[in-house]
Amino acid sequence: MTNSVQFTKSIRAWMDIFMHRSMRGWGRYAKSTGLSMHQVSLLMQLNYRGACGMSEISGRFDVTPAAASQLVDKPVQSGYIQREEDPNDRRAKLLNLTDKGREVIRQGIDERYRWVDELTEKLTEDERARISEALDIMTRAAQDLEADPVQQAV
Amino acid sequence: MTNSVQFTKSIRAWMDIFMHRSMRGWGRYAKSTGLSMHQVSLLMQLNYRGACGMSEISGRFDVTPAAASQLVDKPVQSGYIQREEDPNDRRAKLLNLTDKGREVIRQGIDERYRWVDELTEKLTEDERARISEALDIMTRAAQDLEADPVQQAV
DNA sequence: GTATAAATTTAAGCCCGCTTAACTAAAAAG
DNA sequence: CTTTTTAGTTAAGCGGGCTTAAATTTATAC
Repeated sequence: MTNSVQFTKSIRAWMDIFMHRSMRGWGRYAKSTGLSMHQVSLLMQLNYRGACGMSEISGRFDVTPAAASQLVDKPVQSGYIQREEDPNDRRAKLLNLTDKGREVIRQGIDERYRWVDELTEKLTEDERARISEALDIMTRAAQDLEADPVQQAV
Repeated sequence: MTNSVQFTKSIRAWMDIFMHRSMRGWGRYAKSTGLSMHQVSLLMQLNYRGACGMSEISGRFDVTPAAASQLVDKPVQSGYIQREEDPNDRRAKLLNLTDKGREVIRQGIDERYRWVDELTEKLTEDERARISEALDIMTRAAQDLEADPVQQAV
């Protein structure tokens, strides 16, 4: 039982410092791109989940098609996203990251990881090995949890 | 070297799933309070850093005094914050959380930790012990890093 | 004590992101 | 082939959050 309490304390301490630091970095990065939070998220989604149409965006962000259209406008004008006709359905559009868009995302990811890279340098080989093992256990547990048909509270 | 690469992979995998999950929870919570992100942050700050005046808020959030005044209005009207005269300087105001404010913050913190509590249940005693140790190492390293006079890039 | 500075609020205006409503164009249905 | 449905855009309007400017009250300086 003491073990469980200790675990809770440890993970909460880590969460606090990690979240604080991550949010700071994310905010700075979003501001540096000149895009809104949502627009940066949009680029991220295109990067991780691949090209898609407007209605898909509208659904993912839970906004009206009109809002989605406007959301996409600026990144298109700034050259981060290419909006072209879907050859299979000429009503629809296909959104793709441009090279410039991919580059700005890469920078965001780098910024996000830079801090932990600095952290890595502070650790010994042995510490890294043990932390690596521990994180893998947690990642696996987290994935299990996501996959579970969790009974949601009312 | 292989060790370092493995470490990087592990921590990034964990970061990805952890951040994703945390942001979802935070967004839902903020929405449930009926306050804006900034207003929730304001309550959090009052909770963690204690009572303060308007100019302090203005500084922390990097907005004009006018904006700070407006930021505080809604949480005051909703009964989360008490705005009273500073007895030492009758020009100034003192912002304090009300019981209701503290309660809503407590719920936010609970929500934030609920997921990792579920995670905890998926682990064995031995796994918890090892993870706890690993996280403590990282937390300490992170604190060192924060304390360092890091040379900022131009 | 009078003048100046500081803490805060109020008002007016701007920008942004969202919504609804009206519109265009293409696909699907009949 | 006409009608209906689907994908997306444009325009107008609303609300939120910020800013500057002006006003109010209290402390500080001389």
